[in-house]
Amino acid sequence: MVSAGPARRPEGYDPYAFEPFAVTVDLAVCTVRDGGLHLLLIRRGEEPYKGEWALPGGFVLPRESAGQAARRELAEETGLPDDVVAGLHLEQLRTYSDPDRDPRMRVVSVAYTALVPDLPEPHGGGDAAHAQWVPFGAYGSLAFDHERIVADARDRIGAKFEYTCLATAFCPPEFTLGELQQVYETVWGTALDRPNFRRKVLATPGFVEPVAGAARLTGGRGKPAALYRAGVATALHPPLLRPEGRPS
Amino acid sequence: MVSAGPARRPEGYDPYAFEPFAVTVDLAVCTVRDGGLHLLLIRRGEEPYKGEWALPGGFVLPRESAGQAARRELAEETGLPDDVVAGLHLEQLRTYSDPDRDPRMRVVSVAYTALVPDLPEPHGGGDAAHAQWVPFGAYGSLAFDHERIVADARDRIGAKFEYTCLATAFCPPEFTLGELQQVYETVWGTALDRPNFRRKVLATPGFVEPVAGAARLTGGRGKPAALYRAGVATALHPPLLRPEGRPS
DNA sequence: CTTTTTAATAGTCATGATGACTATAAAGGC
DNA sequence: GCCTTTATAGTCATCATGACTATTAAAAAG
Repeated sequence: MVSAGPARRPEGYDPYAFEPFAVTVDLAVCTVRDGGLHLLLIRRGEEPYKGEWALPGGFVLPRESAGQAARRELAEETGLPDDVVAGLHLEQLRTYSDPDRDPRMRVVSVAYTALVPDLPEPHGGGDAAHAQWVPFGAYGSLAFDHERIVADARDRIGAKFEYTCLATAFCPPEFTLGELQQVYETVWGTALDRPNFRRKVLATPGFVEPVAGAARLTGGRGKPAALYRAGVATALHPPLLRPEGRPS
Repeated sequence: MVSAGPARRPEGYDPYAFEPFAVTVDLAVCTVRDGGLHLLLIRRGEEPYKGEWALPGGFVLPRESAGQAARRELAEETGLPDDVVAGLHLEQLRTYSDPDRDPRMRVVSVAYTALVPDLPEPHGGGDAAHAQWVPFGAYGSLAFDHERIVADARDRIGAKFEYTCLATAFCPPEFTLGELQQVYETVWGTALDRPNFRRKVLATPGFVEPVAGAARLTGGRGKPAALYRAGVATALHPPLLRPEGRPS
């Protein structure tokens, strides 16, 4: 048995009795651009890892929750208006707490994933004007344990696509089934049969709803595709399983 | 846009520049006893919530990760030998960070779920000799936000049962298919068709493997059931979906 | 203005998994 | 032996799916 140690439950929780922990949030913000999955990254301006790519994020303030901090940081880094940020899908991913993940001090970080449609190039509202979209894999390495976070985010998103309607979060308000399929193919990295994909999506009540009479040319030529909006459903039953086995 | 505040990125991360955060782990340890889902709880010995039920847990020490802290606390609270605890399924659930979740100070807690087979009544090794199994719902309310944590744990376990082989973690080393089915029924709260359940489990390679020649009387009478061990598979494809819709 | 190209949409068909059953086998109690 | 109980074997219709082929509607090429 591990020794509990005399100081395990301090008298009255004296806040300064221990080496303090800092609590931060890290954001894995993903989008689909030009048929590829992209990640919102910043260039670090200070040591350690100065000049390297890192996930946006920052400290949780004394009077906010981690989720509030994540949404605030997202607004700051992307420069989007608050009401847009308020509507985005933000999901707590996991907490990373290795004692040595930050060489300066003990930092515990709560990671969040956000799925956004293809947005204009971000303009940081304040200190983070350097956030930009980078294609998955187009960065060499990331600062801290951020590569691990990104890998976890990717796995989670891929898995959630199987049994939720989350994919519409990557799409603009009105989209074609081809665009929705491309989102799936981009996230999963596999090709899907188009008629079968249509059948599945349309057979799931509330996944998408048609926009009456609307259509749009997809690639400039070919038959115009009907437009759809995200429906009210959130779950997919039965799930839409990836072709081969499990996560990559 | 939210104001960043002048102190958002402190000079050189001075560890004492802010009101410090405490980081704890909370454990939702579940088992199946007498056909019902049980939870490992302790009676709080101090204010706040003195005398009420709470999840076991404790502080993350300066040189350990949250996962290490969870395993250490689990060993301390259950009194199980370290090697047994090392083999148990422990999964990070979610982090709870509401600023007011603990009235004394800012405490961010990383919650873990553990699934254990029906163990002997726990004997706390040290300070927590009061941990005991309580049937789900048989406690009135729980301290802090622990009811929320338990609800999340239950949802997560139910969902994971659909697409993983996790249910065997609730079973002893050798078990009958009837016992495995009862685990599913207990966790999901629904009855399953016995022949169909058998078919599905046996048709999934690596879910269970037969123990050659072994059999056991299940309820005292009736035909003895064959014994199985947990197999090497971890995922279920296609998944074993709950009868009606989604989580409760 | 016809033909070609491209992409969306509509079907078909066989297979596999599933839900709802019925039937048989092996144990104990009487 | 007969009844009860529980495990196990098997049937059958339905539904979802993967792998296709066919048709339609547009733009671009000629």
